[in-house]
Amino acid sequence: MENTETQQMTIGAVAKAAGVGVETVRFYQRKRLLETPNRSAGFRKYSDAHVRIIRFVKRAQELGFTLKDAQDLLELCDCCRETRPRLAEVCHTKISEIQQKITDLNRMLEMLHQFSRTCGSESVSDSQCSLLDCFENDWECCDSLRKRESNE
Amino acid sequence: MENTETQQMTIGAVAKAAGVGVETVRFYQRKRLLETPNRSAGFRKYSDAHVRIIRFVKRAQELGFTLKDAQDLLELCDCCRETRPRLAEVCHTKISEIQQKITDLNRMLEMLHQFSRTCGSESVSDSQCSLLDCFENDWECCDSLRKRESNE
DNA sequence: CTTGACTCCGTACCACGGTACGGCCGGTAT
DNA sequence: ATACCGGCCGTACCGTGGTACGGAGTCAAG
Repeated sequence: MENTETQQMTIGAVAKAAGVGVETVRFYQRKRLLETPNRSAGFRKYSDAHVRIIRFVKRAQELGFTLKDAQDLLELCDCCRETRPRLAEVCHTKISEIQQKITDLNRMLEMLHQFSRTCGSESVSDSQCSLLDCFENDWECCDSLRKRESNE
Repeated sequence: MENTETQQMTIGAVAKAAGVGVETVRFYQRKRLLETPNRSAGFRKYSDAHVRIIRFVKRAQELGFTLKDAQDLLELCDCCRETRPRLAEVCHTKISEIQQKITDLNRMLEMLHQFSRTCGSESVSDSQCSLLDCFENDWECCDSLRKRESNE
């Protein structure tokens, strides 16, 4: 068996494979994100499964989830194969959160586009345009600037 | 003048108006997110402008920006009215960041949708579907599940 | 069988974004 | 005049997500 070796990674190896530091792996273990690994002569022994979990956590973080969120998602994984009581519920909560974020970010994006197009031009040097206005008035500022643009 | 009163809010009033705590206002002042307000008899005096800035910061935070990011965005506002040297550059950096976030969140969303659709159904009770698989194989898992779905 | 790289553990420390505390003072109401 | 509410300040503390340290044990190569 060639891949038995990958089933016997040390903490250093698993950290490297997952792209994190050794201390982070220990930290995740303390936080119960990573189940307590088997040991051999006192040394933690890891498998590919651990690498996947760590990568998953880091990815989830990049997407704006906390470690607690990542833990919840990992528990979802488990219940998928066994019982899955609140699965759909939890999923849909997350989905709503993400959808809201996307909506907000899209508005922010549009605002910044408008902002960079208009505030750099001389025609609006006296305008009231500011990010604050945009935020406050439900992007009325952007609407009016857009109209002004299309009328040019 | 009726609205002179709103130009003379105390720290408690401005905090309430912006939906944060008094300590948060002081904290933002220390962090230079809020310019040091005028005083009257030692008491900080705030105007609506301060409320708007605080609200802006909280909103930006909700969208995943740090306080430093918010500060950058607020500086963008200022340079709009005066000189604007690196404005376009800064804007486009932010725009790229936001676009990347949106892309990632959309993938996450699709994944969660697939997950909740498939893992709750009996037809895939033996499937390998898990969030970890989805994350790892660039959503191949979701693709194959989607195919299976459309062939039903 | 020594040397060096790696691991063990607990504990301390870090940045971020606040939140709380406590002693003092000013403004206003009764 | 006295009470009380709110403001002032510095400092301490909190949770989150790690990162660093130091003294000891272990393993594998030379």
